[in-house]
Amino acid sequence: MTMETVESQHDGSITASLTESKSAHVQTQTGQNSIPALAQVSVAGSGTGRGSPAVTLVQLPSGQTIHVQGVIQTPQPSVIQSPQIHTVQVATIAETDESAESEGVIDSHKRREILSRRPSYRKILNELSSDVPGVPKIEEERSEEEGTPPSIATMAVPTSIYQTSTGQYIAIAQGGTIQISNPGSDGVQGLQALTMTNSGAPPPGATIVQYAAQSADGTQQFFVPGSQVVVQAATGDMPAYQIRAPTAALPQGVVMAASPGSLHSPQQLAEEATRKRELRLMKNREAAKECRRRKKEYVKCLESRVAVLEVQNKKLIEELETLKDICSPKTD
DNA sequence: TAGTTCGCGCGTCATAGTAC
DNA sequence: GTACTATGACGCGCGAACTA
Repeated sequence: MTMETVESQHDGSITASLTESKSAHVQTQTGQNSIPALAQVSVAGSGTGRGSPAVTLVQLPSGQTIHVQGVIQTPQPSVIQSPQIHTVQVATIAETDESAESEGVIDSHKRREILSRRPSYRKILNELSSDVPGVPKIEEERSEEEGTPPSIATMAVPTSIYQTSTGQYIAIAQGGTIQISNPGSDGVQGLQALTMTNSGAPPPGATIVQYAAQSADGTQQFFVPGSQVVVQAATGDMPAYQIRAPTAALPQGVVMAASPGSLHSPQQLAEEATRKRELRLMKNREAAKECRRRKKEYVKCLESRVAVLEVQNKKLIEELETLKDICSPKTD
């Protein structure tokens, strides 16, 4: 995986290099992991800058210090780095706050500004995956191009959005596509695209649309006469929706939402605002789920990276020990 | 067995960043 | 400039583990 080159210098220092130089700096946590406490490793501050070779001072138990130059090369923008930077920023803020408290002044706005540096898990992980082969990329949001909406965010621009009594949203797009978003469902199942079929014998003026339910319950039929009203029949496990003329008699308990194109009264405006808010909350709900999923993936990636780097670190320390035995003159 | 603690996931809000 | 997205923060509920 990595090619390591170690050279013994005349002055006793050892120069080592890795041909795969994507590794981030790792400081051995002696005693906290499985790495034996062979040596105490400290990284010289002058060598940690971007682009400059790192100089590692390895202090041996005998008190001898070995300069290891470039064992781990230039810091790369890996997944390890960004959170560290973030942590440092937070720590800096904490110190700043201490000093500020001593003065009685805390600039909360400035603190928020600095704290607001947020990592994009997808970007970071994809950067890592481009650096290190084998690390899976987080899927890009391709659903918009591929037309398979994973969430309401990819919904086609609807001409009308209706809300049912159970909180479900039905969007009728210009092409006749009907999308149903169930706030209680999860992710991909939250939005279901419908296609017009015009088959069978619909009621006069109505078009039967069907969609294949993901729960393998079969299909459901929707009557779309081009009117303003969507009716959900609350009967049993399988919901049924009807779009009727507003004047049609509605089943008891059915709640309707007005078409956005016909808002006049303040009450209708308020309903529209409520509908928009519900839609926004639903989108954000899905976004939060997705964000948490990405974050978990990111953390998993970090953990595996740490495991790899620990093994690498252990290997290097063992190699240093071997070289120390070779290089140090035998006194007896 | 009831009460407590802990970890996890979820929903919501606020807001920086981005797209249009 | 506005709408939308991504994400940190917060509070809440739930189930598992623990304890008296």
